[in-house]
Amino acid sequence: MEKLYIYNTLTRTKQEFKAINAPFVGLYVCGPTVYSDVHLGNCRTFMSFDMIYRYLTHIGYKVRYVRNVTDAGHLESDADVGEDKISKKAKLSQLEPMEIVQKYTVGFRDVMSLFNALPPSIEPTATGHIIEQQEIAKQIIKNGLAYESNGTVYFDVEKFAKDNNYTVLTNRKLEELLENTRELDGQDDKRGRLDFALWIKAKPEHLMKWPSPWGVGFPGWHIECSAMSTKYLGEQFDIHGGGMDLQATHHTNEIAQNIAYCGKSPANYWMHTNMLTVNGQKMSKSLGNSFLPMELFTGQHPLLEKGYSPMAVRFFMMQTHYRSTLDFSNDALNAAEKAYTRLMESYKTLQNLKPSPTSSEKINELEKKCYEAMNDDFNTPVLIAHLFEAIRIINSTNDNKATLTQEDINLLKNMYQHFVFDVMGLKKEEETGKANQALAGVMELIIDLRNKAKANKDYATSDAIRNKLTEVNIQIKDTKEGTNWSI
RNA sequence: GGUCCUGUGGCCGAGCGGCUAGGCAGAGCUCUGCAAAAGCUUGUACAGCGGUUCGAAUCCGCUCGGGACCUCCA
Repeated sequence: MEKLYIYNTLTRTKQEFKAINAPFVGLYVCGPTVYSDVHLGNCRTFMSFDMIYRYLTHIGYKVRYVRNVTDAGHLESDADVGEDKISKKAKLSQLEPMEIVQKYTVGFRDVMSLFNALPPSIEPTATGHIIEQQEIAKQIIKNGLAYESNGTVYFDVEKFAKDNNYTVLTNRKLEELLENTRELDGQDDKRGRLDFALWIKAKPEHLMKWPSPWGVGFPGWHIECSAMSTKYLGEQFDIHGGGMDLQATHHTNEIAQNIAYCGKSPANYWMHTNMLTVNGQKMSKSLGNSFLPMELFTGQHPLLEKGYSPMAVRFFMMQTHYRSTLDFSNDALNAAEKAYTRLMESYKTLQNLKPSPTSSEKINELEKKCYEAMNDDFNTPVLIAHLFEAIRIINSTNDNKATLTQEDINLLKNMYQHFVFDVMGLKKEEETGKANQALAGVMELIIDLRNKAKANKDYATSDAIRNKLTEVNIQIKDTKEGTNWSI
């Protein structure tokens, strides 16, 4: 297996990836909180990890990919005040909390499927692991690093920080954190201002609540990931991922919980994906600048000129490295859409390429470069640059300006299969179905009639056919090899 | 205020000490009854000022922009 380098947030360097128990790899990614529609920024993170999952699998690892669904316990504020997001939405919509959860979980899966993201190996829910979360909280209390106060269980950050590096992920100083954390009302139960809740006492009106050794309540947000990653991947696993906005609080607390629970830091490699921005600002629900995937597909959004296909959007995201911010704009999306189309057109050309006895191009070197790009912290933009070199070669060969042996043609086909389809998860957006087959037959007939008119130099008829087709958004292209059409 | 990231050609976006990134747009050419499309070729760049170095977009310092986190967020 080739050497793969991964940027590790724990060390802030690129490190060679070494699996704990190769060829098996444990990968945990923080999934969505299902209280409303996922927006495009959320999707970016999951598409990045989908690509990472696909590449690890492609190079031979057996990956167990766990991505949770947060369906309880996520409060409006990390300071452990305010309402549970899902309960709040349920009250507003006059629905059961689990109806909200179901609706947005299904919506999330549908969207990810449109983006051709593979389903994770396990998608555990927070509500399905209440017992496990309580067990971890109990053990942390037993280990002296959490305390119960008036029905709520808090993690004692300052005590933990005496013997452990609480801020490994952010490299911040604890004193500075203490100075900069706001004092909030209703927090009298806490001993330290950085302490966070493992279990929260439920008010009578709270909808989602469970019995516990500390009374009726619900789990804190951070502890669900500790519980589920430990349950399915063990106390120590290979990669933990999530968006960069989770790094400072959620992941920091998760590591602290795991160490307090079993003395072990959960993951060897922490990977963080960067944000999708709109006009330079982070796309987020609270800023009100988020795009829903469906708005993007249909073009039904004030900032959009038109709709874009899921694959064009996926390509758009793959053109940027996962650790860079990606700015969202019509121009950028348009550019990506055209590039994606060219990539797919070239694949068609590749299928009909005529082999030569010798090759003028070095395809195996190009393939090697593609692997080098991916092994360098999953550098998909560089991979794409190499693929466009392949496109140039394919088109030149088709124009008889370059030659390829059958072996090289096969190698190119493999490269497409491996990098474009398997790793980046792009696919051809083919029109299938009876109606489209019928249309193809009709178009064949029309083109045949028009070509007869052209052969008779009856350009009036041929142009009339072309103009009429253009009116119904069918475009005619006359090429050397014959006439093509596209919608 | 603190911590950290970032500033690349008209636009998007790689590179992070010496070698063409790539895409889109623009220009030229090829194909063609015309058109469109497509293909090929191609120009323009590293925020500013200092420093280190034989050599800097790439390292260091300062200045000026932009952003993230410290409050819910992928």
